[in-house]
Amino acid sequence: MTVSRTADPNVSKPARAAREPADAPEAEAGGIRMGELSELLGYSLKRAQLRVFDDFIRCMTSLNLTPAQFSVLLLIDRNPGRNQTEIASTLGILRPNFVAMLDGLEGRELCVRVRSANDRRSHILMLTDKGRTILARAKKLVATRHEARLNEVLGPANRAALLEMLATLARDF
Amino acid sequence: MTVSRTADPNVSKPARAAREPADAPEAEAGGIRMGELSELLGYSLKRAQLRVFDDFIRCMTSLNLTPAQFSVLLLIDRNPGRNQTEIASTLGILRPNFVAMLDGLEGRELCVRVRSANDRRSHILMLTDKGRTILARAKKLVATRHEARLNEVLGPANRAALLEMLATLARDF
DNA sequence: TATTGTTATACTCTATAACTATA
DNA sequence: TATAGTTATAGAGTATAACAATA
Repeated sequence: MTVSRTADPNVSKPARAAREPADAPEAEAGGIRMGELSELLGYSLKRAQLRVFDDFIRCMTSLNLTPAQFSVLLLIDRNPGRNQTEIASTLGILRPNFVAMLDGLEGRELCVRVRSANDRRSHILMLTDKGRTILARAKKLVATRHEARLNEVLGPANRAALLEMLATLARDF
Repeated sequence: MTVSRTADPNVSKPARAAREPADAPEAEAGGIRMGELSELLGYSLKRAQLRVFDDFIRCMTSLNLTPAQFSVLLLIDRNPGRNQTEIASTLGILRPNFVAMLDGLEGRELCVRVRSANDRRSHILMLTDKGRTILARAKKLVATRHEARLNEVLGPANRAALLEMLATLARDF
């Protein structure tokens, strides 16, 4: 295998990127240069998403709800009378994968599947009283712990601007 | 199982959220109300991240590089002489999972593992000539297709603001 | 023939324990 | 004893094909 580069950093270091002036040293993490990675939107997007989800899960430990479960409960509550296909596809969940997810929520008695009278193939989804109670508590935790902390770190104006740009990406990109 | 809510949307619809004035109708997706999901940063973060990664992969089809593989090649190139643990941990990849990833890159002759002379336990990572060629082409594709399109959709100023907020979240949140 | 929910299955990511060879 | 790379493994998440019931 051909390896023309030597192990000497001074010999093998690539030329500094044009957009990195000499007085603005390149971003590092633990002494390792991040290179163009600091400018790659997808990379920061992924890292930020993992952090935010971790915090969400931490805020929800008492209720034991994942982000996906929370979004499903929210959508069922807001859209009574919808079936599995409609709720799943809205969230980008494939129908086969939605089955186990609903089994879990129904097993915890947070929601129920009811055969539709109109179309006996489909299952109408609705929250149980317990499901509505949990959802209400979850919303409160999200607002007072999770989103409140995001507001602290970003500031309200930045938070709103960020949300709109992310929505733009999800919609138009 | 107790289900107090009826199937009638008018009866069971929850009160409109306080922050949604009557003249700003709630966001919908295919006729389904998104509820508080439109205001949940983590949700938009995830959807945006999936879109951006999909586009990245599409732009890279000719080189067959995933975002993770691209970031590994970039970091190896920028940090000659580093071992697997250092590169992997910088990217948030667990050492056991980094093995198969490197097997793939080394199998394609894009990089090599070399036993360190100082510490014969560790493998120094470096790109091959082929690896450097592929990386250069990948960078060009990312800049001219992927990031260029992000710039179109967001505008340069917004793109920069978004990147900084995401970096803030990844760092301080 | 088409659609809903479902099963089976597979592939990727991620996470942990434990082994080996070195230190 | 501690660390680097590795193996094995298990769990999520995601993807497709195909089946039964129903339209």
